[in-house]
Amino acid sequence: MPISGFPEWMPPQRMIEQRVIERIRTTFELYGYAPLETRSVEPLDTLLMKGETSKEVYVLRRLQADDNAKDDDQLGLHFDLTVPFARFVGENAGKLQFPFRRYQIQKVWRGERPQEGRYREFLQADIDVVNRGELPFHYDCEMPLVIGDALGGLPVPRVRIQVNNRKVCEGFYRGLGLEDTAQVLRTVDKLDKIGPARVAEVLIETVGATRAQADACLELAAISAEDGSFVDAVRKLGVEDPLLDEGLGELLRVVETAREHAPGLVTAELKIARGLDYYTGTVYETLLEGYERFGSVGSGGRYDNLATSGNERFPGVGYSIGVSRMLGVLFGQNALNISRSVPTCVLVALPNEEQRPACDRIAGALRKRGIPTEVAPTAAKFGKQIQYADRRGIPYVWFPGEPDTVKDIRSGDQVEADAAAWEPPAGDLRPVIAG
RNA sequence: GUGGUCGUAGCUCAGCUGGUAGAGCACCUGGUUGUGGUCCAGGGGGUCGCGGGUUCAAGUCCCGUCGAUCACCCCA
Repeated sequence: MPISGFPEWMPPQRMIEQRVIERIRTTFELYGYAPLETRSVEPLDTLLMKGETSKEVYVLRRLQADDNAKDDDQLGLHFDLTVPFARFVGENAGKLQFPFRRYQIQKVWRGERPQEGRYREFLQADIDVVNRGELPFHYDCEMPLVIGDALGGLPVPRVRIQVNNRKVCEGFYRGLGLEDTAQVLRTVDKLDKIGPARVAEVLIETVGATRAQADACLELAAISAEDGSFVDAVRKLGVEDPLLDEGLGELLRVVETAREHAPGLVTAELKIARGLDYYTGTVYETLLEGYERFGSVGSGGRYDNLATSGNERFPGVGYSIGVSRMLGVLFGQNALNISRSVPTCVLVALPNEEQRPACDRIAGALRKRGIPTEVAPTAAKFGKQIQYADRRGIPYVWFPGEPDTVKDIRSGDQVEADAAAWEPPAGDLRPVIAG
């Protein structure tokens, strides 16, 4: 029986997932991020920053646990890879070279109600850069480029990265005279769901905004641009605040950098507030074109206060791809296909059991040259053996004989072949994924 | 975690106001005496998600539970 929120995919889906992971991993390494894996479990107080209880964390309990044992060292499964990483950095700061760039591709767990593309156990692919003291801002500009590169090389829909900067929002709200900027942010974030009229109402009710202040917040949220024009649009609203200026400058750098290196990838979207609460500046959100209704398939941002060691600070910026969500959504819409359901490229037909050793030798010769090969399970009629290959999408059936022949069962073409020399076309060697 | 909708064969679904299960596709066998996909004939397969209740009788009604999905919450 399935368990809600813990998906188990079939081999074709898993092959696609592995290929996606491979692409993401090689791209991360191409940019110099070093591999890291942290334990699945963290002390509860590491996971729950300063008394936070809203996070749906799975807690670990031993079957033989003593009921009256102290529970101040409770363990929980991590719900993202950034918090454990921050802990790791603080703990190993002495052994690391800064700025430290690393990637992690691991499962995370959240006890939320599952839906399509929302699971309780899912895979994240995460990059972060942290530094000791101050982290130069150009790393904020690099993040979207890496993600765009990783996902752009996959047969998935076009990726759009929406960027904002919390300093812009906070500065703007403060310049406007609104003090509870966090609450304003949370409310404005619901814009797409509840609409501008309702957002204005809520702002007036919960943070004591005036009609004019609420309208100004909505005007800010409406700003969206693929170039630096958003700066003027914000300035036109006439709000003055040093933090706002700082945020605008940063956001501009991200947008301009992306415009040069990956045109069309990044949009400044001033209504974006999403993501974990530890973000202090840049925030990113990732949408798949045509799949916007399924929400973000990746997000990240700048965190200046997450990792510490003694009185040292380790500010960082990171990005996380929700691999399971992205694939779950695409699988659900049948938007990804793979050319066969097994890795096998060649099935060696078996004329009779006596010839199995000879067939094993043929398979061995092919495998030695990197061609995925299996020998037929039984010496059934050749028609059945071809059918065995056909059902799995295996493109070639090898017939031992004098001489050996190999048949492309898609075209029916059958030619003489030597197991020590024959090569399939490069496109047939591994299963092909199409979007 | 809260609320709504849904759950019949591997898949897509039918089953009227309750009368103890069906189709198409898929699968297996044979026609086809060892090179598939077509065609023809035959065949196997379902504790109607699971558990309880109402009833002479439940796939059909009620409750619970599990799963899927949607909204909220949260977020990948």
